[in-house]
Amino acid sequence: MPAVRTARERARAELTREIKVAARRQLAAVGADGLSLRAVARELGMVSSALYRYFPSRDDLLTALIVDAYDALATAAESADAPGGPEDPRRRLGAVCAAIRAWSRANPHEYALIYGSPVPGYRAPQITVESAARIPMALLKIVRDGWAGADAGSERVAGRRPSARKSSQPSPVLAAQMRAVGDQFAPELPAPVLADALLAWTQLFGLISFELFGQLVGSADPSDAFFDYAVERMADQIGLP
Amino acid sequence: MPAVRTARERARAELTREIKVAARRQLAAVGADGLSLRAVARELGMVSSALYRYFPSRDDLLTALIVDAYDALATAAESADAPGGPEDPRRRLGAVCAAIRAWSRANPHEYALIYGSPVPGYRAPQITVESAARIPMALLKIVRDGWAGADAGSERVAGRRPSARKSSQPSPVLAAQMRAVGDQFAPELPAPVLADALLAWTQLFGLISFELFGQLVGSADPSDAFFDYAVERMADQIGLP
DNA sequence: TGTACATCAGTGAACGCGCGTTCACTGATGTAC
DNA sequence: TGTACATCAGTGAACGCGCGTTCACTGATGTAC
Repeated sequence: MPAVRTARERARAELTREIKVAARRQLAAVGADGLSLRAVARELGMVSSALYRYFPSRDDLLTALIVDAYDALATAAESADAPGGPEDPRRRLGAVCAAIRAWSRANPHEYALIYGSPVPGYRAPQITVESAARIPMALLKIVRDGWAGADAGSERVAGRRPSARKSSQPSPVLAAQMRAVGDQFAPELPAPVLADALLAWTQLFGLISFELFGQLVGSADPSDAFFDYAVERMADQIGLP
Repeated sequence: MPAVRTARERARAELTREIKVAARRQLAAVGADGLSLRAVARELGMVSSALYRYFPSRDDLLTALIVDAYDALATAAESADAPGGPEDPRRRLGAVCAAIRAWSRANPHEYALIYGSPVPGYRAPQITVESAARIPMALLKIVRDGWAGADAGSERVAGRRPSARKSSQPSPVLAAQMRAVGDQFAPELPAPVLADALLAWTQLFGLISFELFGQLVGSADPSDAFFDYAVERMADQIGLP
């Protein structure tokens, strides 16, 4: 492989990008199930069969869009928590959640592609999973830092900081599941904290889905204030300082 | 209109039902976007144009399915909270949430139809809204009863029962939105309780969506224990006794 | 009760459309010697 | 540096498919007198 890419390679990379851009545009217009190779080719002024030089099938194009969407959202989330930003865990959580929501509102069809109903007949290959995982990881990072920070200077009660005292505890089954996840990504966090973090994650996307899909019309609509409140409550629940 | 329905009327009602049954079956097989009038007609041994005597268009059939799905889910939820069942608000909440989850798992495509990404090109008419509203209402009923029960024999602190004391309060904007909703459906509930109830609603469906759409694979999977914990935490957050 | 007419359900053919994918091809770009 | 060959990108036609919807029609069911 030469150090300098040939004209062919550059052209191929660029066209691959352009195809995805056109496909995203079409996605925004007609949704995932309406996405058609022929329409994408049309937009690019190519013949539909030419796309098969770049993506072996419609499903592969869809997979590429899914990975891109997860990555774009994850990047948005991670950027919101970059060094130089707020250090207070609650503020960091607020910034990351706001970034996730902003991306979702700006790209509703891409959001639906990754967090809406699965496209019928399409099964997400493994490759999408690691991109998908970046998002909960961004949240978990804040929880870990918050936990470490609060740890210094306050005693724990049954694996939970006193300010977040609560009545409900995970069942043994859930605790084991949380430990299995925690051992990989956050060994120092007790199971209840992991469970509450996971809960916050589902809460966040539940809320965004409801907002985007119209379920909040007539109650918390517009949803900005409700969203801010939800984030505060997540922080309460997790026990962020 | 005669007291006894004519044969024609009975046949029409029955066929309308059968069309919806067949359409639901197709929905389960291929999803909402793959649902086709022709396939439904085929399954019923009719010619496709015959369906137009019953539903003026594919979208009208879809609307009927949506309304039916909301109603079926709402009925499941309401039945789980019938007289004779548990009276403890936490138990009632658990029963209703479990019923909602069970229906969703049993009817994933119908669930996706109403809580997944909106079908592209389809706009839900107003008629779906009141069926949709029955579900949060079933939850709200429990919160009201819980609030009324706890009220007797414990003083409030800033509109919130002491056992649910928390740091975060709704902003003025959110409080006003909650009051607007509360004035209609639960005038006695303070804004923070309404906000937490709404939050529990989004939490519940966020969790079910994540479970059904595969986001929990690899963490809280199977999700039963996590679900039970989530319901307990909702009750904590709302401040149910 | 019987007849004449109106209403309705279901048929079958057709319109016009778009789709994913395959395939043999031409011409341009890259590579080995 | 120049030539011969291999690789690749894009074309254009075609295959086979399914879709929603319309329309004139036939025959059965319902209604008014």
